[in-house]
Amino acid sequence: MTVTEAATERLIRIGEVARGAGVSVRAVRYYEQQGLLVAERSPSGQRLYRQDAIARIRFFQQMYAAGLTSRRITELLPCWDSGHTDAEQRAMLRAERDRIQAKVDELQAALNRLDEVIAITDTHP
Amino acid sequence: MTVTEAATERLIRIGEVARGAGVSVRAVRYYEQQGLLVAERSPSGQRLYRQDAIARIRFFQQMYAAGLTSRRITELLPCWDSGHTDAEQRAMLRAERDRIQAKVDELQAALNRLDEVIAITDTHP
DNA sequence: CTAAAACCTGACGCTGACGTCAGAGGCAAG
DNA sequence: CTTGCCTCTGACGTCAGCGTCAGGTTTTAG
Repeated sequence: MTVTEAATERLIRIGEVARGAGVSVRAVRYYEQQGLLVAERSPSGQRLYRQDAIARIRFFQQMYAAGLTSRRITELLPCWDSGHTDAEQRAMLRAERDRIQAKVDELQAALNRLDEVIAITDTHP
Repeated sequence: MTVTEAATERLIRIGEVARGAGVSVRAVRYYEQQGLLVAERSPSGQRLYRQDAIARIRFFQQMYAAGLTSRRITELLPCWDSGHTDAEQRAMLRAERDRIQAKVDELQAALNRLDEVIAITDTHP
């Protein structure tokens, strides 16, 4: 890909982004409002996104699913975009990691209790 | 333990239950309101609980942590209390189990992405 | 007996990631 | 041209598990 091609990369509108990422149009606007996603604007004011916006939104969804807030994600986005962190960010990364790991353990425990009941009630129809 | 002792089991008030289970008094009242927890009443109207109420609440917390709603828990409580289930309950048990398992997988994926960044940024201080 | 601590019943508030509705403009096709 | 779909900006609604405040009764400690 040449520099010229990169400069003329095809931009897509919000509907295509939303469908591509499997979220609602409302959600995409919300991400922008939270400072997660920046969009260019067409002369008439419509949002225009680059292709990688879809991957970014998928990443947001993954972090949301892991229990991170929009605020936390904005604070940690530079770690992904620049590959560099300061001490505060490293502390946040560790804290989130530990919280998620604890959550996994909780879920596993709950899973075991459900499986016990399933096993018992399946043998006693 | 004799039958007479069982009949005169020491009942505890809501504050002791809450402290024992590590939740707020408000939370315990909420569980009753949702139909999760029944309490006797003293002549003056105060709630009186048996000791096992604490274990029940710990169980509720575990299910909440696993993403079950109060409604779902009430629907599945008979499975624990009676050890018996009908077809609908078995379907719910399986659905919840699968949902939790999927959630675990999501969290593991997020965990891996965080660990990648932690590993990279720790080697690039 | 009295003061503090604990309990009661409403009932409104909070949080976060959106859903949803209103009213208005933009854009390719027939 | 106009039909129909897409997009825009507010702004209020939702849900669930409580937090919190108000105003009053009850139990306990000294």
